Amino acid sequence: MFNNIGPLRKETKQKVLAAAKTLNYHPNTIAQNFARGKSNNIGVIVPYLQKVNLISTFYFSELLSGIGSKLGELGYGLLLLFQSPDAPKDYVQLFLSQRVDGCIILGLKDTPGEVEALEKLHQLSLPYCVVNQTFSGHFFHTLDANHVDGSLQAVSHLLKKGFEQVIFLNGPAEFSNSRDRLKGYKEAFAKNGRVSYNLELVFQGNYSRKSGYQAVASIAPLLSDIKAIFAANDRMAIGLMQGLREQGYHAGEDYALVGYDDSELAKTTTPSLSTVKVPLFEMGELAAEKVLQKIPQTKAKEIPELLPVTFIERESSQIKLDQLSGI
Amino acid sequence: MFNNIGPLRKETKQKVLAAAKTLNYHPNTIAQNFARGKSNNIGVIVPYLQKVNLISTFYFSELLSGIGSKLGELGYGLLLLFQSPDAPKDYVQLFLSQRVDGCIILGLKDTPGEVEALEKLHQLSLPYCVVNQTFSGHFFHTLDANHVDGSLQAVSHLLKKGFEQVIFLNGPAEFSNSRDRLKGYKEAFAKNGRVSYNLELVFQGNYSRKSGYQAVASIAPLLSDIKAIFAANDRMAIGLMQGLREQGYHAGEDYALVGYDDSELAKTTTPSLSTVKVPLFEMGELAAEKVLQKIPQTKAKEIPELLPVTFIERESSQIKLDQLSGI
DNA sequence: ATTTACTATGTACGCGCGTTCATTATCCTA
DNA sequence: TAGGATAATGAACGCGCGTACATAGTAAAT
Repeated sequence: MFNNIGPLRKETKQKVLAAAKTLNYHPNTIAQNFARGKSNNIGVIVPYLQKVNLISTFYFSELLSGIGSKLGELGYGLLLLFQSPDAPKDYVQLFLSQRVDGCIILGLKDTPGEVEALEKLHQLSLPYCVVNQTFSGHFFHTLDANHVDGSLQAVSHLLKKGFEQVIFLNGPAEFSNSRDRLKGYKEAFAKNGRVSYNLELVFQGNYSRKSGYQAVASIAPLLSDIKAIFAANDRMAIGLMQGLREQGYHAGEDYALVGYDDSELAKTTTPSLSTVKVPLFEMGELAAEKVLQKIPQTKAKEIPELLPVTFIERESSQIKLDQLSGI
Repeated sequence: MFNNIGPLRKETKQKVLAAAKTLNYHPNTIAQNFARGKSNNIGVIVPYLQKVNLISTFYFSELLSGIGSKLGELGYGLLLLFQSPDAPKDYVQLFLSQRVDGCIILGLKDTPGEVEALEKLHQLSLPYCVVNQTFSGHFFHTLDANHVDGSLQAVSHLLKKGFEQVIFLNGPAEFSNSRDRLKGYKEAFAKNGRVSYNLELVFQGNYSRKSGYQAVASIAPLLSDIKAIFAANDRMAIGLMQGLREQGYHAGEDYALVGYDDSELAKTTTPSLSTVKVPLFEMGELAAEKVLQKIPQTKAKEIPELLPVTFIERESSQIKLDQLSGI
C-alpha cells in the first residue's frame, strides 16, 4: 500500500495518509527491513588507528560526507564500522549476519591478508567497493583517483620551472597510491624531455608529518644540488618544510616544494603549499552509487574507476631555478 | 538459548555451537532486532555543512572515533546521520521509526529551533546526548568540556607573562562554547589581580580561518599597545596569524598568541601555536556511555557533564612583555 | 522408593510489515 | 444490459528470532 503496489486512486491514498497522520502512525523501520530481508544500511569500514592518523582526518571527513550525502539521498543508512588493525579481517561476516546490504572499505593496504579478505567478498559477489586503493593482479571493485596523473602534473610543474631533478618523498609501497605516484614521477621526466629520473632521489616516509620531518636527515644534504621536492602528501611535505627550515632552507625561497591532497594544512602553512587536489567528496558519492548498484534489483549506471585530480599552485613552489642565487 | 537464558549444561552448549558451525549458521541481526523490538544502533547526528567546515574536521574525527570505539565495545552500531542545515529539525522522527535506540547530537547551536527540537526529545524521555553545547535555562542531557576553565588557563598564561590586557577573538554567542570562553576570559583578569578586562578588546569571528584573517582589520591597529591575543579556536588564530604577518607582526616575536582546540594545525604552523587541548576522543566515549545508559534496562553509572581541558604552551606565546622592544 | 527441587529440552506464539492471492467494486465496450 | 477488463479492498501467510510456558529428565533429600 505504502509501497505503490498496484494501481491506486488518488483520493484513496489521501484518505489513508490522513488516517495515518491522525493515528500518529509511523512505519517501523525494523519491521520493514525484516520483512524485506535487508538492513537498508551500507557499512563504511574505516581503519581504527587510535591517535595515529596515518591518513588524514581531512581525507576521511570528505569521503564520509560524500558517501553519507549520496546514501541519504538514495534512502540508505550509513553504518560506520571501525576496523581495529589487529583483528582478523572478515568483511563477509557483516553480510552473513545481515547487518549491512553492502560495504565501502576505506584506508586499505595491498597486503596478503587484505587481498584474501577481499577475495572472499568478491567470490560471493557481495556488494562492496574499495576506495583509493587498487590491487595488482586482482580485479576487485575499486574507485580511485588518477594519482599517476596527479604525480605527473606535480612533477611536471617543477620540471617546467627549470629544475633538472626532483627529490621525491613517497609513501609505503603497500598503498597503490604510492606506486601510482612513483609511476607519475617517472613519466614526468620522459614527457618533459629529461634524460632520466634518478631513483636515488626517491625516499620513503609513511605519510605522517613526523616521517616527513625525519626525512630531512636524508634530504637536506642533497639540497645544495637539487632545489625541487615533491612529497606524496601534504603532511609529509609540511614535516619536511619544518625540518628544512631548521636547517636554514626556506620553501618557496631556497627550494620549491609540492605536496599532495590539498588538505586544509596546505592553505595554512607559511608559505602556502602547492599541491594536488583530489575530489574526495565526489569519490565518496560515487563509491556509494557503485555499491548500491551491486545490490541485486538495482539499476546500473556506468561509474568510472578513476577520477581526475588537479594541480594547485601556491607559494611553496613559486620560484624558478634561475631565480635561485647560486650557493 | 544463545542469549544465556535458563541454566545450561556446558556440553549441551558445546554441541549446539558445534552444530551451528557445521551448518554455517549465523544469527540474523535483522530478525534479532525485530524480535527484540530495537534497532541496536545509536544515531550520531552531524551537521552537514557542504565544504564549509565551520567546526573542524579534526573535531569530528576525534569525537566519532571515541563514540564508535565505545559503541562497538558495548555491542551497538553507529548510524551516521547528516543533518542538512535547512531541513526542519526533528530528532523524534528517528525514534518513531525505530531507526535508532538513542542518538548523540554534535555541532548544535543554541537557537530556538534547536531548543524546541530538543525539548520534544526530552519530554518523551528518549535517550539522547548533546555534545559540546549547553543551553541556558534548560536541563538537557549534555556533555561538554570545561571551556570556562580552558579560557581561564589560556588568558592567565598571557597575563602571567606580564601583559596588562588581552585581545580576544571569540566565536558566535549561539555556541555556549563561546559564552563559556568569554566567562573564562573575564575570570582570568579577576584571578590575576588585574583592574579589569576591557570589552572593547573582544571581537567576534565565526570559528573559520577566514574570519580570523578578516579580524586583522580590527585587531592590527591595536597591536601597537596590546601585545597579547587569545583566539577561541586554532583556525581563527591561524587566520589571524597569517593576516598579521602581512602587516609585519610576527607571532611569538611581536606579539603573543594563544589558540584553542589543539588541532593538528596547531603543530604545523610557524611558529607552532600555544593552545588548549580538549579531550575529544574521551568525550566521544563518554557520550556513548551516557546515551546507552538512558536506554531502559541499562544499568547506570555516574558520568560527568564537564570534562577537564589542558593548556599547551608552544612557540606562539613564548615571549614576555619585557622582551618586547618598545615600538 | 518417593518426593522435592532443579535442570534440560521442546513447543507455540507473536513482533509489524511485505507480499501474494482471492474477492468485490467500478468502468468501459459491444 | 451483459460481458469482460481494470481498480480497489480484504484476508492470510511468513520472514527468523525471542520469550514464555509446558514437559521431560536428573539429582539430591527424605
